[in-house]
Amino acid sequence: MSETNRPKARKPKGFRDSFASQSMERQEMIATICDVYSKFGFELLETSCIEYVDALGKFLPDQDQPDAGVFAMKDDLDDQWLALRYDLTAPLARVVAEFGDDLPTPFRRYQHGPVWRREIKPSKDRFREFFQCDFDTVGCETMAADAEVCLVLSEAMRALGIDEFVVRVNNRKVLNGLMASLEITEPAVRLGILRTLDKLDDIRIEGVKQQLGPGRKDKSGSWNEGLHLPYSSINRVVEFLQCKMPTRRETCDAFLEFAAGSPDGVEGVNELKSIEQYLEVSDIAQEFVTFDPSLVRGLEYYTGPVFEIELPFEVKVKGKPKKFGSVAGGGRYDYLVERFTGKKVPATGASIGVDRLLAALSLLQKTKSEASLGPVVVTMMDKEQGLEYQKIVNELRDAGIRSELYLGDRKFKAQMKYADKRNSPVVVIAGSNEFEDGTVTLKNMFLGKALSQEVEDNQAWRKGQPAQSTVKREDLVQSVTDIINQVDLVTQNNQA
RNA sequence: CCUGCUGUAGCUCAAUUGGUAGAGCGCUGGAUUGUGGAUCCAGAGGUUGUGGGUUCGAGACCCACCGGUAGGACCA
Repeated sequence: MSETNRPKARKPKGFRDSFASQSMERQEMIATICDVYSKFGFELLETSCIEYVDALGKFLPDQDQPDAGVFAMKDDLDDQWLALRYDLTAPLARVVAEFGDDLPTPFRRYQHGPVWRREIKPSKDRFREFFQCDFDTVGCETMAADAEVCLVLSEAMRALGIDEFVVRVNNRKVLNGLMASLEITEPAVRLGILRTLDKLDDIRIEGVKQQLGPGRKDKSGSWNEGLHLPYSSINRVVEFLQCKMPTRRETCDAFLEFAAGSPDGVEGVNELKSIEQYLEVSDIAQEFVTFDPSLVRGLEYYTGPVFEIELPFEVKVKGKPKKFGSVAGGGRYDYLVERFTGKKVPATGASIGVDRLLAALSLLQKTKSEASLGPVVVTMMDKEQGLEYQKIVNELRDAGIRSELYLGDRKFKAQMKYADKRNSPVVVIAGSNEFEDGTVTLKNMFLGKALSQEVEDNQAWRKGQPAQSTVKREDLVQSVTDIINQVDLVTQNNQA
């Protein structure tokens, strides 16, 4: 291949490679979350990554652009458009529609895995492939299920060691009630108002007023044209946002004034009240679950209660404090399955964004050990004796010790560097001396590192080699085990 | 997609008003025929994002494109 034709080693924007420690961290987080889901009775489901575009729903792609927002391709087999799933809820709806007769009702499942969105502008915390942990109850009307969503989310946070979080809850019907009381029917305007509510946290009440009225300049200085609502309507929206009270009950009462004229709105408030009753018997403190008028959630398919977990602590982004924000979202969607079957199948659930949470944990410094302990490395001093080294590794592995033979082609010094890079606890050294005496030399890499801090004279530490010992060949396994146990103790103490 | 900032070695960054492209870290080798982490020495590594322009001369100035980044739109 000519030089100019060589492919460039690079990965597509918005995608990531995860090496050992990061991957393990994610796996552990997923396991912790899924344990909670399982404890609440949800069962594991795995579905295919690729779905028919029409099954995924009309929410992202449309007729003219089947690949808008999703990674789509046309299948040669049947000339149909396929796409990578963009969440785990739409595939669930398909599964329920396809296999519903054989499934228990209600159907309670959890699912974790990557989802894909063709973001226009991928960035540091906005990926085109990311991981979600979903749980849903399909086929239930009762608000007990929606209250349960709050319980599950709270418990998942606690299981992860996070005790500063808020599950925000609102109800789409309450928002509909607000729209009715404003006598706004035009979908574009309704959408504009909802978007503006959602931005409350960012743009504050002043920004909301401007956005609903003439418009506003954002932080970057660009002009955002406003909705030009009449003054009375703006006032009403502002009053609605002020419904947020110290307790959930009070918030419900405040909502009621805005919903009074609208059957939909009243129903929404009653649903929230019902959720509140379940929360009360479950001893969920006001600070952990709040009813919040400014919560909207984007997805079109939500029809009732909507949820979001917010991490309220501030992080410094380039010196500026900023709320960490949302790490999970969900809600009730009563029509997703109906799209397939024509039968109304109400469902509710939520999804935790694993990657956002990982980022949060690393900011809270709650992530586990940076680098995990590597394998024991058996160095190859003398290549003629290659089979003897293999026997050593075999013994270690038979004893259940994670170990490997150095398989590179470099000098001894480089082998030590390799072991260091692998974060190896013990290096096994054997050359002509050891083979003649029937011994092996073991080096405690962690002790060696600690001792090296104090040594100043190069000659001294090279000759001394304090962190290593020569033991009888028969004692290999026992001695290696002893050193690993020591290292384990030390690293645990350092972490604590 | 809009706006601003930015692009120099693998990484972090230097380079007076336009005047010979440098350092630290990392990497490789050596001092030490068998020892990672201390110290010293040496080496490799660049068409300064790409293309055009101004100039005797451009890493620097101008234009276009491409990439990164911050904010916004959109999305969650």
